[in-house]
Amino acid sequence: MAEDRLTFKEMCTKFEVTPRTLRYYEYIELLAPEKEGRSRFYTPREVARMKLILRGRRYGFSLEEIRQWLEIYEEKGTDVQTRAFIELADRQLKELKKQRDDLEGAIAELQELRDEVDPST
Amino acid sequence: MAEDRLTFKEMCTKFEVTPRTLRYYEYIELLAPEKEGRSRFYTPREVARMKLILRGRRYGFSLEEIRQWLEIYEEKGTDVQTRAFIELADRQLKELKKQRDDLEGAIAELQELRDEVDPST
DNA sequence: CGAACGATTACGTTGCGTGAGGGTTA
DNA sequence: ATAACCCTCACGCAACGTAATCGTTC
Repeated sequence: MAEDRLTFKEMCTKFEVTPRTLRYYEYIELLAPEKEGRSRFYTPREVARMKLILRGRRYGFSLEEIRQWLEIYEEKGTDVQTRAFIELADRQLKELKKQRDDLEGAIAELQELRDEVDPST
Repeated sequence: MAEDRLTFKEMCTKFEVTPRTLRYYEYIELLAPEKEGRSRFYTPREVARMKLILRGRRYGFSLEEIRQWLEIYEEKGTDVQTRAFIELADRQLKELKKQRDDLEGAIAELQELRDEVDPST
C-alpha cells in the first residue's frame, strides 16, 4: 500500500539533502511535516514547498526571503500577489545580474594577473 | 613629520574596512602590525599585504586560501612558486566561471518564471 | 541479536557585526 | 571634564555539518 506521503528518508533521497537540512527547515518553520509519534511524514504539499525552497536557493534567496516568497508564490492567483511576485523577482534578478557582473570583473582581473605571470605565452 | 606607517584609523579609511575587520585579520594572522604599547602601526609591507587580501576577496578566495595565496604570491620569483601561483589561479578561475554559469542559469530560469506570470507582455 | 533508522542536544564553521565595559590622551 | 580614540571580551548571525548519546524497529 503505497502512501501518498513521503518518509524522512525518502525526502532526503528525493531532494538530495541531509536529514539535518530537513530538520533545520522544520525548525525555522519552512516545512511542517505531519508527525506520528516521533516520525515525520511529508504530504504532497510539503513536497511542493520543498521544491520551491530549492528553487529559491538556486535564485540566491536567503531562507528568510524564501519564506516571503512562498507566501506570495503560493497565492499568486490574486492581482496583488502577482504584482508582489513580479516585484520580488525583478529585485532578485537585479541582484543576480550584479553578482554576475562582479564575477565577470573578478574573472577578467584574475585572468590578466595569471597571464602576466605565465611564461607559456 | 609624516610617518611611513599607517595608524589603525588610517588603515580603516584607506581600505574602507571596519576596525573589527583589521583586528580579525590580525587574529587569524593575515596581518601583523607593529605594536607600540596597545597601538597598532601598519608598515608598507602590511599595507601591501592588505591590498592582496582585498584582491583575494574579490576573487572569491576564503581567508584561509588567501593565506596560501599570499605565501605563493609574495615569493613568485622562483619557478616553483610561479607554477604554484598559476595552478591556484587556474583552479580559482574554473570555480569562478562555474559560479558565473550557475548564476546565468538561475537568471534565465527566474526571468522565465517572471515572464510567465507577467501580464504586461 | 544486531543493523538501520530516527530522535534530541549541542558545539563547530566563516567573516565579521555589534554591543558591554573600561582605559588613554599620537 | 569631555570627546575621541583605543582596547579586550564575548555573544549573534546564516545554514547547516558533525559528532555524541539515546531510543525504536525490522
